[in-house]
Amino acid sequence: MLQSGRLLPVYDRLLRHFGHQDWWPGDSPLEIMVGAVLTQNAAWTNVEKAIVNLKQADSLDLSRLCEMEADALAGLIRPAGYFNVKAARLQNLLRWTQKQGGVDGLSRMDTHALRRGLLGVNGVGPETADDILLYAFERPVFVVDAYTRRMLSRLGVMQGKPDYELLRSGIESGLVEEGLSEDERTAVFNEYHALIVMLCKDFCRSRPLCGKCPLGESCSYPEG
DNA sequence: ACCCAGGGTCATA
DNA sequence: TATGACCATGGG
Repeated sequence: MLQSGRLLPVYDRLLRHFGHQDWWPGDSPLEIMVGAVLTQNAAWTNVEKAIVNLKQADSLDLSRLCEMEADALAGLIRPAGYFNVKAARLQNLLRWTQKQGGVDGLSRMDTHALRRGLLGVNGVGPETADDILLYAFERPVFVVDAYTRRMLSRLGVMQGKPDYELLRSGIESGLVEEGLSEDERTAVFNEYHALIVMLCKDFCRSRPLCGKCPLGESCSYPEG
């Protein structure tokens, strides 16, 4: 259950409080794809170190990443954690990308086909796929994560535990009903996810209301 | 020392 | 469908 009419008011308050976030931190679609895998259950500060290593080794390149020995790749991304698993996942994703004609090939696919393809890669789940769709390819897709659930649940905007697809489609169609065009939704989804991450990093860890939360007293703890 | 972080897969019931 | 084990580093 989702009170989709409250999504935009909450968004406006977050934007007013934190300002424009200018996500994703990354210079190219390839870097965003790599970052999306590396950030799986990892702190972004650690992911940055891994990406610096890749750049310094002159290896943030589709062909190089595909051809590199898995162990060598694992060594470079070590600070991101789960380095053996993530080295394999990166190569799964990037070799599949090559087979589709590289990043340009992916950008030519329609959103539904691209999403299906990404989800078919071992190591790419719904959140990683949607990060890539939204931030690397600018598709109108809302990224659901643990923070999103925590925030919506504490605000009472979401009740129960809808699965990933149900929540994502609920939020997306909710903003269609609010009259947003496709480009507007893409921009809002981009900003919204970034703002939720900011909110939960600073205020909503596993603590009760800190008193400084920009969402104020409507936030109830515990829920997520 | 413990907990968590911008998840996902696989085995099991 | 729904848990649980597993992957592993670094910061609080």
